[in-house]
Amino acid sequence: MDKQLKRMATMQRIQTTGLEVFYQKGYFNTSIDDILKELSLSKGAFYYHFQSKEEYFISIVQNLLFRKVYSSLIEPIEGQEDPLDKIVACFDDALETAEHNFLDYGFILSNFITEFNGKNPDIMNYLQDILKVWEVNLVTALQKGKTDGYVDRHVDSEAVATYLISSYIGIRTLMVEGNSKMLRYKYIQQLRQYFKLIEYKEPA
Amino acid sequence: MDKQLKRMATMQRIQTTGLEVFYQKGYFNTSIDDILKELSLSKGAFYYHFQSKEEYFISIVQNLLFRKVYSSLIEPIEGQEDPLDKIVACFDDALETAEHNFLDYGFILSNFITEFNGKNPDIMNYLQDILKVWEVNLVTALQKGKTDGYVDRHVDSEAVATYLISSYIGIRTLMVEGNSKMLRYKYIQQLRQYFKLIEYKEPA
DNA sequence: AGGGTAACAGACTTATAAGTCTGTTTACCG
DNA sequence: CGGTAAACAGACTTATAAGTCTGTTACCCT
Repeated sequence: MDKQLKRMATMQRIQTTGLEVFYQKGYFNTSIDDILKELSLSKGAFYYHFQSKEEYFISIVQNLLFRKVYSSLIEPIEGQEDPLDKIVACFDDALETAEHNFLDYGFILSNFITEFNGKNPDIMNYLQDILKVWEVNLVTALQKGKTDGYVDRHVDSEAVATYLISSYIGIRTLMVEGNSKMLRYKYIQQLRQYFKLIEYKEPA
Repeated sequence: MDKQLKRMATMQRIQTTGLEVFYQKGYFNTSIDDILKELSLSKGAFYYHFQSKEEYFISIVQNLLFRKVYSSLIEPIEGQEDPLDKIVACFDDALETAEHNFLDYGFILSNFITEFNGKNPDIMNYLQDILKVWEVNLVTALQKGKTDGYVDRHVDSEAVATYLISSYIGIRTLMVEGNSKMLRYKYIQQLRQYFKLIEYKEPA
């Protein structure tokens, strides 16, 4: 029983550093040896736990990445209050994380989607699934915002969700160049402006 | 004299297919042999014209990519008319190109930025430079829009430009999953909404 | 305690990719 | 027409990376 736990712990260790290295260097540019060096682990150990580089990566996506995206970008938006406020706060949080060079899982996700696009349909599906969950939950939050009187009933929730995700992915791509603090500020500023358009207005 | 022309023609041929293959498969996942197979050319020919894979790629970025981004995303926005209209039209054009699986150079640029981020600062600089030119010209267009009475004087042109580029990059990332037609429609729709915020309003 | 298996170490195999080098073709020029 | 150099062909070298295999250590169970 304890063995199972030990096993899981080791696998998680390998997955955690794997995600970091894959993110930093890219999947195709990262060798298993790169990761093992980081872990001070041997090939034998690795291939004892995982069948191949691909199966290993998929396990990282499903176990680590999915959970992290969920907890950092999806869960915080659920709730009873104004969804627009929550979205701004959540995005701002995520960008602050990015600004301090910590792992921003939404960005990692979009990076991998870019990297695997047209190359590995199998892996792409797993990645797209995460994106779908994100989108669906945003739509749900916006729809709920309508019934709760926070969001204008005329807005196209799906279009807004798409616009939100795309702008987020985009701003993170731009933030790699350096002055991320300014970019974050400007982005959140524009996001607030945009939300003024879709928020519920008291009928005059 | 004619030799020079021949030489340039061959180099351009190699660069053109190189850009396509690098875009499709990614830089690190593409071998020189992949490109040469596509061209039915030999290693000897390639290394006669280019010093290395890296130098070759940089030449593609500077010669091909830069020009293409300029002609497709920057030049069309210059002019005397309403910059907001032009931006919408230009973005819509570019997304239509993407929808039909033709090369969308703005997207290619952002793909490479994602791929080289943290890996090759040298190449990153060349890529970021293109992005800078794009941004600067958007800002210029918006500022001119203010003096010409198309854009509200209170808007932060730089913030808007950042927001535009980021949303464009983001929507293209999302479009890889398939239903790009719907995404494009929704995106342009939201973009128009957003522009209503920043356009010049007749003083009441 | 000791047998057995999970967990790991690391040399080895095989494939692929960047870059080199020598030889061959093509085209221009006197 | 023949010499010369540019343009190209393709075998070869070298390095790296995925995956294998055999041997070793650590830990659990009876």
